[in-house]
Amino acid sequence: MASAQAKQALFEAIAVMGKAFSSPRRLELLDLLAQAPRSVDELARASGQSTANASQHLQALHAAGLLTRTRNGTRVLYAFAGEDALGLWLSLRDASVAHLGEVERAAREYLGEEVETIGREDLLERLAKGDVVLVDVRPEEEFAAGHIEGARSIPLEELERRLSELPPGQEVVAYCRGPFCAYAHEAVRRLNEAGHAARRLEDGWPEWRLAGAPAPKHA
Amino acid sequence: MASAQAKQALFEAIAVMGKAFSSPRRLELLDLLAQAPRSVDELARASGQSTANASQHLQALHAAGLLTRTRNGTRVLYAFAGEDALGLWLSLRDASVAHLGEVERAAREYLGEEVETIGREDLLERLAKGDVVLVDVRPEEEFAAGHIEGARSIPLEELERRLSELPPGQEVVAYCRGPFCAYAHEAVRRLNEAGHAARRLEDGWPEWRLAGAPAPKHA
DNA sequence: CAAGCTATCAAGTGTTCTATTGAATAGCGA
DNA sequence: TCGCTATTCAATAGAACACTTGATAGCTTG
Repeated sequence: MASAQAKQALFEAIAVMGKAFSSPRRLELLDLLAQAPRSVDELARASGQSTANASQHLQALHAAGLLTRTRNGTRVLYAFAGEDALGLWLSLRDASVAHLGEVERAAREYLGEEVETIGREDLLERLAKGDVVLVDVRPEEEFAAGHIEGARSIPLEELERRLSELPPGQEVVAYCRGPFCAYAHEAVRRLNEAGHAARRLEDGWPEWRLAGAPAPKHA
Repeated sequence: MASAQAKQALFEAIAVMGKAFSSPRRLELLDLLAQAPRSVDELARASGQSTANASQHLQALHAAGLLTRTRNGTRVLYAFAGEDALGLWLSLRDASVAHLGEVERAAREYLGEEVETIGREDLLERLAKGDVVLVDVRPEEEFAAGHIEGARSIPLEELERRLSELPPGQEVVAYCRGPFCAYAHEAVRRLNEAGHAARRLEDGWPEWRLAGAPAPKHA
């Protein structure tokens, strides 16, 4: 068959995208980019790798069609290439949780003690009723790049200092980058210590956005 | 941070699944398994690789949680581990088409001249009206493992011999493994040569099944 | 229980991938 | 234009991977 070769070429082409997901370093970059577009060295710093290395990985992700690349003056911004690309990353991540015990184990190890959660639907209801405060505990730039409607930004670092901003009687819901981000876990633990009733949203901003970014109906 | 290490472990665990998609050989195996469960050496033969090699890849896919493994007497059957795993493969494939020109180019090269297509919705309507014949041109075992309701099985190899089974006046719709499977393309070309009006369904059985395997309403 | 088939294992080899280093380039502002 | 910063390129060493070959283990059948 002459076509055996052509078929092989086809699978090789598809595997280019597969390879993009095969390195932990690249996945970490994707995870950060799911929040907001960023420059090479922000990404390098946030993921704890050298700039040159991050640059190489980002180029690989770009070549695989997962990221767009735009020059902004002296820096280069990378961003997810579309909702389908973002969705693919989230699906891969979710599937790995569902099928690989090791992922769950590693997640527990990283996230520490589990805290109470609240689902998307429930949160929307409670927001509509107005009896919870929704707090985005990610760094401020990520909040600025997009957030759940009705949330207020209190980065985890500033949480203790700004506890007084939270009405004492009300329950607090914290959210962050996603189910594997430690910020919301930590925020809830600290809020509990400070005597607040608190839960974390079971996933984060990218999942919310991809679900169509539902907004609470105002009463 | 002590947790930097834990975070790294988490991404490494997720990357196990990513790595599964990083080899063209493995993707070819997945593509075959999307049709029906199979034994190691059927897969090896169908994908043109040695049994030992196929076995290794299948074990890797199994370790990544994408496949289940069941022993059946002297042979071992591998199958997709669930709808989410299958869906992930299809999403990856589709995303690669959407974002990588090279995939489209390779597909055209492999599939040959494009033929007229019909979408899922349109096909359902036509089936309900009863004015098309739907033909599954995959090998018979794959038809047996699952097919679109209302289709009849005529493997591509037998098409010429069995042309008389097709009512002369009616349009024929052929489908096969998916958008990148050459069978339906080839079938339509041959049917056209034989004087039949024919189109191919724009995707194949796995996509149909994953879409909930809609069935035509009988009049 | 021996023969035969299927699948896996183990070891070896050539290739590809990853991270590092240091140098080169591109844009910006003085 | 010069110097500064951000990014990329190029070369390299080490690790991981893919495919081959030959041996081994599990089941079935005679």
